[in-house]
Amino acid sequence: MAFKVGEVSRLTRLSVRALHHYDSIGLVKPSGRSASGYRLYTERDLERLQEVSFYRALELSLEDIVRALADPASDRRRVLLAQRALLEQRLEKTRAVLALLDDTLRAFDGERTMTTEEMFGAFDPTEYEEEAEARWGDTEAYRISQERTKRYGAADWAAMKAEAATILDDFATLAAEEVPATDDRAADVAERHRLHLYRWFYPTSREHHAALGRMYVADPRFAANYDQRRAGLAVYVRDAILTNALR
Amino acid sequence: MAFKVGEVSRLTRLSVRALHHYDSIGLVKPSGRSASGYRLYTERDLERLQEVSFYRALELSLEDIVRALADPASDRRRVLLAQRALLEQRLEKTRAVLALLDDTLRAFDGERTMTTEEMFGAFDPTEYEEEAEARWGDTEAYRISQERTKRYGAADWAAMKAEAATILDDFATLAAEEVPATDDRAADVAERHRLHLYRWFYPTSREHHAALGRMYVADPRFAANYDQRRAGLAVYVRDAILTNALR
DNA sequence: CCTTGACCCTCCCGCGACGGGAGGGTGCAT
DNA sequence: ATGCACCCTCCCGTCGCGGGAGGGTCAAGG
Repeated sequence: MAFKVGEVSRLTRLSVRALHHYDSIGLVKPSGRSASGYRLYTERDLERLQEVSFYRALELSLEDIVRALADPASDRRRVLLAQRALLEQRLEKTRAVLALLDDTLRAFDGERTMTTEEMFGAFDPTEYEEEAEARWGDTEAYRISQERTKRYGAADWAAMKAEAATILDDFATLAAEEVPATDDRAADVAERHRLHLYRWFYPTSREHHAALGRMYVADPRFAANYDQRRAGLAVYVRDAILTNALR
Repeated sequence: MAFKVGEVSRLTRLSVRALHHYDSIGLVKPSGRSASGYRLYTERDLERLQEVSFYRALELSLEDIVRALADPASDRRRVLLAQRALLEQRLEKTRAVLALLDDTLRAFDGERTMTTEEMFGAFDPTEYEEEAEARWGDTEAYRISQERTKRYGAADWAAMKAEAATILDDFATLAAEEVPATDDRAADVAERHRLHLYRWFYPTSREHHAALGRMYVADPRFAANYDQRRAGLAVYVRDAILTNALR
């Protein structure tokens, strides 16, 4: 009925050291201790450890797992969606780095030397610098964004753009399938969009996100960018963002 | 001619702290110091920092960058190939985790609860355990392999299989294009195969790899596995491996 | 000549999720 | 009584810096 660490380790395939760690941070504390101080796990503890293993397989941080297990479904969903955004970002970034790496290897095979342009790619992230500054220069969000983006390399920008394209695609697909912008699925994509901004640029609150949504329609250049992808998409995106902000 | 850390930071977009760090580990040491102890970087130092930035964009570890910069082309290629293997592995793994995550989210949306089988997938990695042990049980390589694989989860196995499939694909494609197994491109894929084994199972030397290559032909079950993908592929793979081992 | 402010220096702690080891106690079989 | 497998609690190390404390340096302005 009560298992010692070694037994638990064999049953769960978690290392004894990991069990110690989970105990010390309060993620999974054994229900009891023997007279001599041995950790004693009950079957309920084992179930919790199984759940932890599962969430670890999704590469959630231990902190997130604590949150996810703390209260039922409601919060769990949010944590998983956030994790999805993180993983998708990593996927795009890895793809971009691999592409850069392959270019480099090709240059080696061809015995040529690399130029600076080859090294850093054609995209010039400072292109819109002046404009953005004039518009948002004195906002806090802009400062944070500047702070972060100045450390991005070519691969980061490529990854960011790829991810943005994916999200735009998903909006366009939903719109094409005539899923209303007030549907949960549209709001889910809007949430991914928010997290995308959150991670790549600055902490974007739902309110701030809603303000951005309005601007996508109000500013003709943003609107044109969306609408050339599909007619009415700017309005669709705005509404999905509003739906997400209010749910 | 001589730049202080702040200037270098602005020129290279590396943080001052990073410059200190590179100095302290000996990656990029400034050519001089001022009387008062200020780091003074020459233009040659700046060039080296550019190279470091570039390799960092490929996500090489600082240690690998030291190696890559230490001696010219010969070693650089090896480092890049190893990095390619690592990134590809991460790509596959991330894809697998994302798939698992999406399954989980779908289960949430459908309001169903997850079964253990859904959680851990259909693949049973212990399927071949007895056989493998009978064959290689007393080898050092097998022990290390056991040590490592017992910590793998469903997503790892899926990622490993996906990566193996990619490599097999590349062999098949080269064979289909009648690229000789002695070609550098075939040997490159063989090297990726070796690194695949190296990372997922145990440190595989080129000699050991060559032995495995011979076995792929000698053992009818291995051979059949390759040849059902494409006739003569087992021999092709073996020869590519031998080419790689000898170059 | 002195102060101010921007810059520079050298430690040193912290992150995340443990791995690994030292130094020492426990529990059961021989 | 001894051996051996198992358990415990610290504590250091990983990787690439971020951030801060505590203190020196340098040119400009009062």
